[in-house]
Amino acid sequence: MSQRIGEEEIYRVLKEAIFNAELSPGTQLVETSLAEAFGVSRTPIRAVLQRLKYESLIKLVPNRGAFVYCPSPDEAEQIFSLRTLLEGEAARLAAEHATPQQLEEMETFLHQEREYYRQKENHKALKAIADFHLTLAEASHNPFLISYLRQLISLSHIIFTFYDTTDQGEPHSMDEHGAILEAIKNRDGRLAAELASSHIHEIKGDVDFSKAVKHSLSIEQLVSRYVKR
Amino acid sequence: MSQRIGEEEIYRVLKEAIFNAELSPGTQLVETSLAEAFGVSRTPIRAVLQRLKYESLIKLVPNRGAFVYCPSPDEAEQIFSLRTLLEGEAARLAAEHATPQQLEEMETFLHQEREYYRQKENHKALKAIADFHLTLAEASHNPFLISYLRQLISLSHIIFTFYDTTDQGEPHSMDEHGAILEAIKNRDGRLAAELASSHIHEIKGDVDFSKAVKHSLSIEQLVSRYVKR
DNA sequence: ATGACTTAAATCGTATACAATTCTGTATTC
DNA sequence: GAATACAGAATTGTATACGATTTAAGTCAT
Repeated sequence: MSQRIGEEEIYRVLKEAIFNAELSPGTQLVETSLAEAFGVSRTPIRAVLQRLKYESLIKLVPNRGAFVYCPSPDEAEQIFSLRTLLEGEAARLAAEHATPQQLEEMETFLHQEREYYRQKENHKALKAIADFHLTLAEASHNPFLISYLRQLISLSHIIFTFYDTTDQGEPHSMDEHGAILEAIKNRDGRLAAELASSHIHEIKGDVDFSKAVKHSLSIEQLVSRYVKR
Repeated sequence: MSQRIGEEEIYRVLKEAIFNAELSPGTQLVETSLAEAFGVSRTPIRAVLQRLKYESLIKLVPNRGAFVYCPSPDEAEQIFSLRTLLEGEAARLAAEHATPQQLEEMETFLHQEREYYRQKENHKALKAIADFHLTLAEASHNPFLISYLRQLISLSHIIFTFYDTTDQGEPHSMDEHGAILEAIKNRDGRLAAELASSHIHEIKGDVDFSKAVKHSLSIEQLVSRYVKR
């Protein structure tokens, strides 16, 4: 018999779905439907939706509903700008405070990335990259920096799948990740910060914000398309 | 007759109370008590508590309850470190994007700060300073940077009242605020960033993290104090 | 045909009742 | 006397019912 699902689990599942674009940007999330789907009441669903709202993974419109986050080119630009700044700082701190376990984890994700790219499993490679950057953030041991970067990395991942970049298979990213990890291992904070910062700046250049795929339009966009006639 | 209070209002009141240390760090917030006090059910209270949790103004322990945020010296140090970084960036962007209205607001808060210090109303002066920095953040026009700085500024304010600094009446802060505003008005991003960054760094030095007042210790702190004998 | 008004459906917002969990004080046992 | 087990109280977690708001459709008069 199926065990009753908890709030934490619901959060995890929903977040994962948004992360992997199984719920494409703009999709409406109806409380009653989700409640039925998970076999719970609306109460825990509402709690989860609020949480997702705070992480900007959904947009919550009063008396209207919840909609999956739909990044605009402007926001994407701002997200990567901030990441450039914060990830540099995280790398600097990581060089000081990273534990052996964290270094090992980053190494593992680096290998995963290499392997998945070799197998042309670009989507899985993207996930490994996100995990690499997340561990790097955690290695800073600054809980606020970690939570901010966690949000920015999540949104970046959505942007990557939204403005689909999986085809162009960035060859430089692996080397850059390796160099960053190397600098951290050598406890060279200055270099690590420099590399990490410019790495994100590179990535930003790879995304073509004009070409969005899997486009489920937002309410506002739909309205503005039809209102002018 | 008293109008029924809304979720937004509850949030505002509670946040203000924590902000002004009317609810001192560590205090437990019981849902039923709050519900009675505000004359609503527990449902909107729970929503507000989640929101406060997300902003780190309270700590939410499952099946236990909500407790007002209690900053440790370590966290305080990390908060100011991040602010040093983010507020520099915000100043740089503000120099590019600040609207005339925002410049005017900052000017107003600067005058308020001066006036309140002259009247020895140190607590109100602190509030004016927070408002100044908040407007500076908003002038960056990067929504993520704004939300991060809003959190850090709130927590800084709590830290200021917790590690009470109102007596030493920082004389340099007003001049520095003025210089920052001047640089932004002259659209000199580089200088504004430099000034803002070092300003926060200065502030950090003013706080004596060893002398906490109104101290309700956390369980962990109590244990570690007695366990080593 | 077009515009304003009415009505109905869908959805979120709130209140209340009940279940599950955690803590506390007390009794019982060794 | 100390440790354990248990019962009660307090608190949070969840489910359900009802109310408020918004959206959209449909009707009618112009």
